[in-house]
Amino acid sequence: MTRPAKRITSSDVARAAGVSRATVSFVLNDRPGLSITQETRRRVLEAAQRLDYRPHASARSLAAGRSDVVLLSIPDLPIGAGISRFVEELATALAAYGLTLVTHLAGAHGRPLPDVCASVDASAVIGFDPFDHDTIQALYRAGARVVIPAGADMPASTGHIGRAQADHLIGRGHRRLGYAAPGHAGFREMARERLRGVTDACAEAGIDPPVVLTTTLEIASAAQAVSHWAERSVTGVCTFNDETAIAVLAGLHHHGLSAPADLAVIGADDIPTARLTAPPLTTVCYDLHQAGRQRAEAVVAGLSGHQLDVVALTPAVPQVVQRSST
Amino acid sequence: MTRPAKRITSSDVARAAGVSRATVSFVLNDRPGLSITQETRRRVLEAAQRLDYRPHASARSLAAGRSDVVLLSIPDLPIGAGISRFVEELATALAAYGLTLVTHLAGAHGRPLPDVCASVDASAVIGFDPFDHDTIQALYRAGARVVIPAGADMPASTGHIGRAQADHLIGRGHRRLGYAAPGHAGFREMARERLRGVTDACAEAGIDPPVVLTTTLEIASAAQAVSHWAERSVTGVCTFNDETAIAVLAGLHHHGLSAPADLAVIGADDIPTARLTAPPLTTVCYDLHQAGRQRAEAVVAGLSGHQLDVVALTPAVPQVVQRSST
DNA sequence: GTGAAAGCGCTAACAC
DNA sequence: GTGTTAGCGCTTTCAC
Repeated sequence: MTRPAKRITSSDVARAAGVSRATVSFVLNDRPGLSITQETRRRVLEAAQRLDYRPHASARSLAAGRSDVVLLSIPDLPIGAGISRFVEELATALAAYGLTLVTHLAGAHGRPLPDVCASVDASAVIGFDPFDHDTIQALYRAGARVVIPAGADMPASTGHIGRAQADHLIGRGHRRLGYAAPGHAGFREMARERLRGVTDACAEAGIDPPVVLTTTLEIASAAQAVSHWAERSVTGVCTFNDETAIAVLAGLHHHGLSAPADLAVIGADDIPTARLTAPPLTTVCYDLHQAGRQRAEAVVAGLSGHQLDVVALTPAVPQVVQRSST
Repeated sequence: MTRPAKRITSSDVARAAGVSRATVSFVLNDRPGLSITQETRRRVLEAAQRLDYRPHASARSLAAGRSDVVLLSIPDLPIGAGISRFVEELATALAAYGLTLVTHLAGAHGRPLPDVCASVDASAVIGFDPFDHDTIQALYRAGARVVIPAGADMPASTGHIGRAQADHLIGRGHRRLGYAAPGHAGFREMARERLRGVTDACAEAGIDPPVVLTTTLEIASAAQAVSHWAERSVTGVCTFNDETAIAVLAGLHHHGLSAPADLAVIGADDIPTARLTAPPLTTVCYDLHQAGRQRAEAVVAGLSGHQLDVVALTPAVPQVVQRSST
């Protein structure tokens, strides 16, 4: 379970290959502009391989002035497959540039992101959630060179989701909407963004802003919200995410009511169990695949000095998955 | 989005506090055995605070010979509440020792764990899943000082879960059980372990082994499984996890049947939406909280040289949460 | 009690 | 083309 340290250094490789440490560094980093004999290169590579040499990451980044670590911040989300796809795409795209992705799963009591950033000496930090201004500043101070908060291309945390939800409901004739905000504090920021989308859509459609109610993942809480909406003659509700939608559905059942007849409900994220509810949940999904790839490129561009505006990222359009709850 | 680098070094702090860099290092690291004037200490702390000084992680670990980064490997799982709790507990417990946790979300095409370990210069690697022998060796070679694969204390990936499920059903009089295996390939290993638990329990109770059927998260798939079980006169089924259980519940509804009257179903993991199904899902939960804490201590012990056998970890007992589906 | 100095393993000018 | 050398920012032994 534990093992004594005994590192193989670049000197070992240099010695084994009969060259200097600088040469080893050059061939291993594929330094452009330098021409190294095929023979020398081969010898170095062979020696490194044989010795199972791994450059010491800390020494490397200390000397180079930047690490090849990219940190992804994931809020305390239950989104399964969607996030996985994103992470996977991001990780592979970054790997192609020699960058390594690690993630920080935010918890209620976890240490602050900037601390983590500093501890791993990350050169870039990507947010699955939008960062507030202070966090961004703190990240830069913590040593990050590039910080990419969830942006316009990442519908998961923007108003696009809410917009799509509201537009769907409005398109089906609903004039009085409700919004089910999550009880979990970690979602606050993301929920604000999503809610903003539905509020905007309502304004544009010329109807009242949504009746916002907080709903925890418990039947009692959801049932109460359902009553409230009924009193305010709300006919359709957008929920923060699918889990919240499932709670609302349960709240409906609790009153002997059901969707969409008594209340239309539309979720967000298209989690795997969304299609298993009664009735199957209408929701909105989005392609995180592309967002992952774009972020990787933005990071690389930012790291190499080519300023790349986050606004340049192509927004991905969320799609409504029409099932039977609306 | 990008920012020029301008680090504050320990020299800056030393200058500001009117002491030497060594002194700064001593007070900031609370070096035991050294007695430093209260006044000096205060001045250093104040200066560090005022300058928002952050020790450079890479330089620190290069000099100290070890980083304070701990890497957690998470297989391609839906990141549910269970894992979050574990991660959170682990992260806070480690933080108390000055260690920082980052996680590696394994994807089908992600880079190998040892590479990531080397890139972040992690001193310890913890697995949410069991590591195979080669991986463990590779991790040590990649610079890890402590490697802790998922063990007996971590019920999430052991037979304890399945055992608890089966015992519950058997205890309620069921003599013919079914098992709903997950469709997702990433769960294969974990599912095998869990299934083993129910098989063992059946053997001990002297009843037939469970009728194992694979169920994807789609109504059609689950409905088909339900028919099969009915044909084989199965009266109770243990599912790989709660999501699969939800699918089975949906399959039941599809046939106009319901739990527990027509088929008792018990899930696993106690995800948030488990209490929102109709009927609320009986499931088994386990305390990952404790597992997190234990791992943190094992890491610290390992790092400080006190060999601590992984077998010494106290197994956590999974608990059945009785709701109405059984 | 505090400071001076020697590296940790690597990269990147610069000289050969 | 390849080797020499000077740090990167920090810890830590050893004098003061």
